[in-house]
Amino acid sequence: MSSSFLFAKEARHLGKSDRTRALLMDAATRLFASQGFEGTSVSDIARQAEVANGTFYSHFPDRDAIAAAVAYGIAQRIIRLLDEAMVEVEDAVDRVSFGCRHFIELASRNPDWGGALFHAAWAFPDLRTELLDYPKADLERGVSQGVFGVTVDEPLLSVFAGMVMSGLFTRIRDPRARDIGQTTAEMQLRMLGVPIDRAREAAWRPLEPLQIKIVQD
Amino acid sequence: MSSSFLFAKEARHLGKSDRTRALLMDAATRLFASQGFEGTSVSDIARQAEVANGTFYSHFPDRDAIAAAVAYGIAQRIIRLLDEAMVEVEDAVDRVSFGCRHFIELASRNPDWGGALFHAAWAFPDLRTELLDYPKADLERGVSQGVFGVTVDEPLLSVFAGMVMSGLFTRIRDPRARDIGQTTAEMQLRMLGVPIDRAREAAWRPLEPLQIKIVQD
DNA sequence: ACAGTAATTGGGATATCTCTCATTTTTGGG
DNA sequence: CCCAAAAATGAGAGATATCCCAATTACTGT
Repeated sequence: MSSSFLFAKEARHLGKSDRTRALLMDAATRLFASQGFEGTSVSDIARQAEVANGTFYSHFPDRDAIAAAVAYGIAQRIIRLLDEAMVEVEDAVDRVSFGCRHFIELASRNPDWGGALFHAAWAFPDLRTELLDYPKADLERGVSQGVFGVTVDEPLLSVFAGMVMSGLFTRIRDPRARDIGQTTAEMQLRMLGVPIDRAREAAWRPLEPLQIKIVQD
Repeated sequence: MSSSFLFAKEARHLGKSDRTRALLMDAATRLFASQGFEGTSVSDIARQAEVANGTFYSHFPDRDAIAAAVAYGIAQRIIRLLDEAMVEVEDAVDRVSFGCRHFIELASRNPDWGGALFHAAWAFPDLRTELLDYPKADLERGVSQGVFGVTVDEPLLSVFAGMVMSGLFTRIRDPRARDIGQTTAEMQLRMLGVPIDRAREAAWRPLEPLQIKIVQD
């Protein structure tokens, strides 16, 4: 089930200050997703978080600071979730397929995160570099397993990551596009040199749903 | 050479009203590219266009209206340019390679357009549909020429167009990524089922530069 | 060149935003 | 349970935004 208070959930057992900070970040996440960074005011965030206007400023110096905190917080959590979900997957073809599909699925269960991530990727180039690092290991694994016929360099990573982000975009904007993750993964595998039939099989094999387990209940 | 007044150039020989309107659209384009739609105020646009604040409102009812006009104007012009540049290209493999690379190249010569287009693709889903239609014919041509081993449907088109948009993004944000168009085209061809060597050859073959000929001087 | 129309100007009423700070409320360790 | 420290509040100064409109300026066809 989707929750709009994921930061707050994580901060449940921390001090008051951290809890309010998390509330502000959740509010900012929702607003960034729907209105973009530039279109969201500090007043909006405070109102959405149901705290007084001045409270914002005892947690963040300005709007850019909370934007960065939100963006990096989301990226970090998504990467951790994916890492945990795939710890037992050895095959590079499966890792690419599962990673792509889980990433997009996560976003669709949580459009706020997805939308905020998407805006953030534009506003914070560093964030993109950070996200880019994640698939690198999987691609290199595939090359050394002899199943990916590419050289893993920066342009390739950029194209690869761009496909995932584009899938995320499509999934958020178009509710009918429920299968975009599969198509994206299939096309990624094909472009990496995986035989057509194997690419299709890996991309469309049913996926056990990813538990969103930010914190144990 | 990059010009920041492409709408104005086109409107040079039209009436005063159209010329001012074009001036406003050029100003809006520059601002949307750098600050996003939501981050650009009507006052910003009027200031940038060097017209009085009130002038804006005799041309557009509000900010959304000029945003839409700019986005659709850019999309239409880029598509027309590409169409004209490729009228003699018959081979589907070449059309995909040239289309992708020219599109990205156009944007890099004109970061304002590229940036505004990118923001617009987020804000106006209809625009995306419109842009999506463009490559459809080329993909279908490749299928009937027997060189693309895919079924051309909406998810495929979405992935395909997403790769181009992602390349555009990379090219705008990272000046070092001068070759991203080639890599993107090569990966597109590989995923479509074009043999590796042919994909590489078509994607990296030198391209005669596209003349930006909005209006004859 | 001129009249009539079209376009532009800029001041201003109103609204909203950012950021500060003196005051009040809440928190949590002893 | 108490109280010092921490956190939250909300009013308000100053900046900036939107949108309107009466007055002014610039086009254009004859």
